[in-house]
Amino acid sequence: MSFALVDGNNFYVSCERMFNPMLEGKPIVVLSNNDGCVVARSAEVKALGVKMGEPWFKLKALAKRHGILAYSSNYTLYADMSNRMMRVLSTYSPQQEIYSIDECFLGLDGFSPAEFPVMGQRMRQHVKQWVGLPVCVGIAPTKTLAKLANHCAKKDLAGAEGVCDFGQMSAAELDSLFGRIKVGEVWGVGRRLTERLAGLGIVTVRDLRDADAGMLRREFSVVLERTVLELRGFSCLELEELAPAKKQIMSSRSFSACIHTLPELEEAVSTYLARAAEKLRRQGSVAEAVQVFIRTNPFNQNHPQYQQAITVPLTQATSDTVRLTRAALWGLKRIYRPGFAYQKAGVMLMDLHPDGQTQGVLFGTTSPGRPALMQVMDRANARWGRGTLRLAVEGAKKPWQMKRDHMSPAYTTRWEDLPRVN
DNA sequence: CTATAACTCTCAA
DNA sequence: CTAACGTTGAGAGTTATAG
Repeated sequence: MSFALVDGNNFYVSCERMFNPMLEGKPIVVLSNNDGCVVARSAEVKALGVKMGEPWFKLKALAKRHGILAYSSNYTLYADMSNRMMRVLSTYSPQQEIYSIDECFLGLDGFSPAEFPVMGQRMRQHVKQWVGLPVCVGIAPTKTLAKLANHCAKKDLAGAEGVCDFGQMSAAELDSLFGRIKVGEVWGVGRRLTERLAGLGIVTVRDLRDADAGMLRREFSVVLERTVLELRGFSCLELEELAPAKKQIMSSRSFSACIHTLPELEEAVSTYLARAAEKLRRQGSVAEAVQVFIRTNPFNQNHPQYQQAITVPLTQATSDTVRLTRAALWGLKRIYRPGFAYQKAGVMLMDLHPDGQTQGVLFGTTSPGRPALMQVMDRANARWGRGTLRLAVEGAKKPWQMKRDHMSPAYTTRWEDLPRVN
């Protein structure tokens, strides 16, 4: 078995450029929700030393100096571009795992290994021409190695023209290559593990690959042992073609500015809950508990800090927005304390089960919920936009809604946003 | 003491 | 002018609790 990992280059930045070619060659960043942090950087911005996750306000001076352009996250656009990219790539293999918005694994079973590099080139060319996005391709006998090969393709460390196939390289070549890559680049090795591994003298990918797997299992975890085996070419991770239903569903946001009162928090919490419940119904599940949390801004040490969460169990599992909202607002009232500047709130739907496979109630009445009403709401909101039909508690003006000061048009999903040529 | 629940930590995009 | 720092989900391992 071999895998290809296809990953978009600076995906969000590339989406913005696709519809605004003037941005080509310019330093661009895309910001997280609320225009808070940098989540995508063009090559020009990376060259300036801007780190992933950097708060935007800290970069204002540098940005002005170098003319860095910032865009608010336009997920409607990115999701649509992602779908197009995935559809094109799906034609290259009967087995595809969509791993995230900008990357997918393809199973290469049954194809001739000698053809892999050519296939990779065709994928790149095809996605570029049909969708307008640049991608890189990594190919190897395990998923972990395919991720690493993709990294090499992106950094031009091995392979050529954005495609790297470890299968085309000799053991000696791989040895020397792995000796030059930091262990932190390996899938599953994050900041903490990098630190701890360094303590054992494990610094490069090669060090990790050649380390004692049993010792790593004892000292760290079974996960790291699997990673080591994968680096040696022993496949431990399978392709997951159909995504399993979520076990929890979360919706949370930071506010554009801090809010103080219970009614405002109620608006926010019920808005987030409506969104979570939509997702819940979409996957055909019901929830047995709702968690609500609120918190002040942990970065602002001048203000008094408070954060609290509560889990509200439901007597009967449901996907009814009305009942879920009632539970969430009940919980919110319990944890709310006046006198704090709240920066963020959220809800989590927990103990999810497929609808129709849940425990009935022994005492009390089993009300059927409102499946028909929910269906109408979901359809109306899908057709005319989120929040077209909503509960009154969500409020009308929503002044706390997140900041998006640098939003590009939804070029591919809103007629009004289509650029006009006169 | 064991089994499970609850919680913490880490990682990823 | 000032203040301003994301969201969602999973799994493993550890600790608390119930019986």
